[in-house]
Amino acid sequence: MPDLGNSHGLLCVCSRWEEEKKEDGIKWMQLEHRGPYFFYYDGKPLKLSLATEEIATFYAKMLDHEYTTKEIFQNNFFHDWRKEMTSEEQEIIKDLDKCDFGEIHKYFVDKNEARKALPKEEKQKLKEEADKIQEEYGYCIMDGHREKIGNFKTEPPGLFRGRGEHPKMGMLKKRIMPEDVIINCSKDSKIPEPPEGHKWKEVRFDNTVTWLASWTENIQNTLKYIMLNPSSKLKGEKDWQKYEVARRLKDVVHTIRAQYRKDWKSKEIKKRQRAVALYFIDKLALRAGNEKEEGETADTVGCCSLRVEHIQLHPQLDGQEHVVEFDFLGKDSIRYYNKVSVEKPVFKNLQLFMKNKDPSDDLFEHLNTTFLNKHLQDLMDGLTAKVFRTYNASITLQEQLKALTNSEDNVAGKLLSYNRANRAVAILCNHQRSIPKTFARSMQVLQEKIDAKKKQVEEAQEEVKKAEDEFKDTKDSKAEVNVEKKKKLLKRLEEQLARMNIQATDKEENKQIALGTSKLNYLDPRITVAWCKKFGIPIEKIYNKTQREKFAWAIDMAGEDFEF
DNA sequence: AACAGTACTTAGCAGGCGCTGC
DNA sequence: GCAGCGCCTGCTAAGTACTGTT
Repeated sequence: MPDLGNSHGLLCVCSRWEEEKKEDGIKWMQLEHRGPYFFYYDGKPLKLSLATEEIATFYAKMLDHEYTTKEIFQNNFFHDWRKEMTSEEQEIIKDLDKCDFGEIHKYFVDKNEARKALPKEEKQKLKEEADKIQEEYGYCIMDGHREKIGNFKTEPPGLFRGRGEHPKMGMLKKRIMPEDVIINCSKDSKIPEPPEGHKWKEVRFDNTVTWLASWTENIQNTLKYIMLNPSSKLKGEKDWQKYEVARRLKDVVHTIRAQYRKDWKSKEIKKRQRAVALYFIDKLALRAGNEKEEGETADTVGCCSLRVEHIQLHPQLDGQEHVVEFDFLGKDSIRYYNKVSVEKPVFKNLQLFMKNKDPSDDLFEHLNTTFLNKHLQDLMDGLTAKVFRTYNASITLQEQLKALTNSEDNVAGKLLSYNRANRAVAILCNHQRSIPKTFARSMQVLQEKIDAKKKQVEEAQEEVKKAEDEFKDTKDSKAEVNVEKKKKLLKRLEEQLARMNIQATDKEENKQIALGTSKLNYLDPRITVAWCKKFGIPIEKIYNKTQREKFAWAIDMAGEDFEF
């Protein structure tokens, strides 16, 4: 049984094909299998054609996932699967419920186990092979510099699983062939060779874009790209530029806020809607909310695409006035739920916008992101809706760090402050994660450790007392030394306990919050670099290796007095 | 203004690797 | 030396924003 499901194509898609070039007559160098496995239809074993079998394996591999039980997933899969069947197979296989993928599933589970159980040397060998491919295909030369490529493999075929209630879940994602791939490079460079017997879709020489290769995927009919790693000069400069735009917003944000407050009272309803939306984007860090094609994607919204059903107005709630209750699915179908007290004119406007509308009607029916962004561009060069997220995230980090960091704290304490500042931003941007499966358990383990440590501290306290008493009685220098020794021990234990308590607090506060996204995409790294320098925190405590590579520009340039 | 197409950033998750504590 | 766990990395989906065409 060939492993049809795992074959990634490489950028040049070549390596896999090249790898397989053998001497004349030699078809393979190694072959290991378990004989045929059976696919059962309606209780009877059925031999599938190669293409049909491959798609069956895609489904079989996913059997452990809940989404294979969803009707949309099953229907999409079955529809696409049947399209690839031979006419004989189509005649037989008419009902997914009669398909038994159990044996195929087991085959892959076993195979996975076998791979995990491989001896160390074998694993080492596999790793070396992967490293070799990385070395060969993972880099490009741009303007004389060797730069790391972000993703140099084409995506393997499989079944599409979108996020949330995606109408296309279960559809067949087809294998990318060289004939699908457009190569972009410079004319005078050595143009990558397509695999033997194959041709590229196109080779172009466009130096106004950054991608090295692209193809169109068949699910949404959109382009996918091979681009550089964030550590590259090209990406780094772009990143820097992004934060510079956000910093310029800092200078004009007060004017802009004054402007949208004025526009809340505009005679034009369109302006009012724009002003209220902008208030949300600024205050709540909502995304812009482009229109999406209905039925093509999960039903998610951003600010401009909010519908009446996504907010509830409460003139009074929990002792606050003019409360707007938001409840909608945003990017990646992550729920945004928030109750916010807004300024009175905003509340009045929302009442007006919602009047005589159905729940499914647009809240801002006169507004779209193009119109909003055009306005923002007039207010500041380079300003778009997403800049507000970057700006508010970064300025929040800076303010929170200022407010929370205590220079008397030890490193652990300062790191907790950093994490809390980071967390404030993640909450603002609604960056969530599912609670880790092992959370409750590992929390309990930590708590037990803390309890044990507490006991040790108490014991040490008594030891100190005892030693002191003995010294009082004897005035013996030996006893004096002992007191010091016991005190030292106590201090160490207390510090350990404090560290553990910090850790527990941090963990608890973090269970449903994802810090990574804001750290990587929203927080000007120079703020962090400056903070580290100011408080003598090694940068490695905040940024891991990958992050340090991505933020090399900031680590290079920011001093301890950097201000966002 | 609507629309399609393109290029790029932002996003959460799975799985594996390496570190820590026994 | 090993098991368990947490962090890192790779993966790829899902956004934003802009351009050109009709």
